[in-house]
Amino acid sequence: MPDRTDARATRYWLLKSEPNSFSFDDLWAAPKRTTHWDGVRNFQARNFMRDDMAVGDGVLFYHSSAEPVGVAGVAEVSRAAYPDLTAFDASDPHYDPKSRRDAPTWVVVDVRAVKKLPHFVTLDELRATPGLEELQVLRRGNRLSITPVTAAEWEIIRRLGGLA
DNA sequence: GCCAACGTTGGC
DNA sequence: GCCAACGTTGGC
Repeated sequence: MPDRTDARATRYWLLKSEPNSFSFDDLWAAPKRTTHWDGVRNFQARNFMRDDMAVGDGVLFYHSSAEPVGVAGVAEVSRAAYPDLTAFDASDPHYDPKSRRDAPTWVVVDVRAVKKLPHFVTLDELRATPGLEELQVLRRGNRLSITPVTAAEWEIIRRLGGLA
């Protein structure tokens, strides 16, 4: 019989955001340093949020389509998946008429900023660092906005960023 | 601005 | 169920 009180191991994630739209500093400045990670419209990313993300999971906040590109800060999942209300709003750019209130297609998690990296870790640095060869964001053609990170990768990137 | 990569859509 | 067309992503 599974022990439902057993806390599962913390997982780690890399979340992409275009800083022109929403940067790590924006998250830091938000109320409670927290935001709803809304607007995700990719099923694989949705499944990670819905099925795999739990409160306390570590998040690397990655700036894409920016100068520079790379990891800006560390955050954490502060609330597990719940419906993405932007999907119901016809005036929202992420409106999805196929998502119904009684059967939401899309979900969000809450993400809270924990620490800005003393040293911004650029994409070039990630590429040049042993141990990060399998990091999904380094893969050619990778477009997934939410990808899992191993505990080992998490530690390496934190250290690159100047955290103990 | 370019373009490769990839997910989604829709005709058949 | 196939697959070409299309739209989007994202590094450069």
